[in-house]
Amino acid sequence: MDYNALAELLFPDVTKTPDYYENLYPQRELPEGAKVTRFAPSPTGFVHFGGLFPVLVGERLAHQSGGVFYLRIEDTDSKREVEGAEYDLIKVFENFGVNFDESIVKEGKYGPYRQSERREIYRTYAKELVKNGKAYPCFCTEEDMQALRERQEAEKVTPGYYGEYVRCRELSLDEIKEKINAGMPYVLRFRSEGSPDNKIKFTDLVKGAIEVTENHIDHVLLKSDGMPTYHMAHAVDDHLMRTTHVVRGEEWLSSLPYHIQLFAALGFKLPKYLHISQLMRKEGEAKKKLSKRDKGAGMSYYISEGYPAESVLEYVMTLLNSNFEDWRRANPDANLNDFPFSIKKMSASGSLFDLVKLGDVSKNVISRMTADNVYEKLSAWAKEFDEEFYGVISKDPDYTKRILQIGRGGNKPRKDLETWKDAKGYMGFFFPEYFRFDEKPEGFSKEDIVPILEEFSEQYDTNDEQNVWFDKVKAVGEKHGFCSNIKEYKANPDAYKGSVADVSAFIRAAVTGKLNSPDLCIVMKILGRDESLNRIKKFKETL
RNA sequence: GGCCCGUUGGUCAAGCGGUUAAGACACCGCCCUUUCACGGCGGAAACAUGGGUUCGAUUCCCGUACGGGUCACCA
Repeated sequence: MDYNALAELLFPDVTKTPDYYENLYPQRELPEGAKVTRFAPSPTGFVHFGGLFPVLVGERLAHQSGGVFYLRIEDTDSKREVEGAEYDLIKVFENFGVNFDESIVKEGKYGPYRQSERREIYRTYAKELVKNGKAYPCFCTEEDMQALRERQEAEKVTPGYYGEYVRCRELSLDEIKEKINAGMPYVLRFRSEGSPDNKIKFTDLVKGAIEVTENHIDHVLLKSDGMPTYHMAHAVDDHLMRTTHVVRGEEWLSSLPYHIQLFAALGFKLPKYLHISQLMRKEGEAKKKLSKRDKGAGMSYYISEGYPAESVLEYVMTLLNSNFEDWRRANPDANLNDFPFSIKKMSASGSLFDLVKLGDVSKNVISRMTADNVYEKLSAWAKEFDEEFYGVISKDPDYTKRILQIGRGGNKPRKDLETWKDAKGYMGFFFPEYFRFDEKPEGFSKEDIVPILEEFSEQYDTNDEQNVWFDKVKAVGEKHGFCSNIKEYKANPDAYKGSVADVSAFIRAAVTGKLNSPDLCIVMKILGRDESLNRIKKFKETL
């Protein structure tokens, strides 16, 4: 067989050679040890939460080493493509603070970054494979393949195009010419010389040493529309874009033998691989892959629920690197990017998604923010997802910030907010739009409550510091038969009408409309004398 | 089914031949406390299983079970 003639027959349009591209995309000039990684999603219109794993790993690996992290759109399958999905994708990741050094919106020197625009490149390398006798056209139809599969199933052998089941491998040049002239569609297959009896050892940076069976199947390289399959595109792109570390889901582990073969056939140096586990969810006793329909499977869920991007990132980091939480405890205020991310600390087994844990992480993240920062993020969220609330909190930003300042800073910050969505319930009572008397102290009569509120109102002074304020509350209570010492009260409850806790509850219910709230003295200072006393006055009328 | 990967408390996990088998979340109790939110102290809770190897296995090897992945002209 004259492979050169075959190559010309198959690819008359391809005039460039691999050398051309090798020169066009030279080795990247980067410092020693710098890693080049990429995120390579197919734009199907749904940004999966699980996608954050490889993204974060790739981003950290690259940027921590002074390397490059780029985005490549894998849109070789026009059937699955969703209009505009690629921009949504970039927007979502941008939202989470993930920035690509090179992408379809920020072209670098190694583009195009959309596979559909790299067709000529793949075909150039495909032609080269044909020239070297490592690829051949296959005219088997879908029906042929279906029949083959059924036959193999009946014979209980490994399904696939290989060995005795191969029909087009040894077609002569004339036969091929004839079929092509007849307009028969064909795919380009890889001529595998592997054997299922051979084992190859391989080291994955996450999974460690693994032993895999050599690939013996003649997989498809180029589809009948002339576009490459994932495997072909992976080899060509990651080589030409000079990727040093391929971070991808473990579902690719099984096609690794084929990739190893393909890289060798193309004369490419194999990159390092990190195959990371899938994120699971619990279903009964079983672990299941987090699927599209699951709560929290889509990235947009976290955005609309109001989880700060930092929270989600930190949570994912706790799953990715087992020592992250220790580091965070030791460096509470450090930037996430200062964490020394290590491949060695990555777990080889899959983890279960835990929304409760995310909540805890998020509470901590928010508690560490400044009031200004919280205001900024909260209002940005509200503007998009709760316009009414946005209107309320943005009317007087300083007022809102004073509320958000409560319990912030210091060693033991309050942790009231898990998501921005929680904010309305937490601080709504500060605003006339949401204030309502919806909880009242139980077990006390109007006659018990009213005199206390009246006397408290008379003595109230906005300038009182907390201890002075509270002493007054105690004094008022004492006067009306409420014990000011909780321990004493508990020891002898029948001697009193109640305790200072009850007295506080009266005031709290009047001022906030609720039985739980942050420090009342501060709340009243923020509300102001007039509003506070006015609420107390109105409260009495509701009793 | 073939091939591959995985398996430490409910969850995330440390461990890398000899440990009272860390820690975090969640849970339970106590303390602090005007409520809440914090914070402190304590508790319950684990090496899937059977064989080896070894003076000694959670750790190394093999089998089994369970879970996951993959076997497309999808990525």
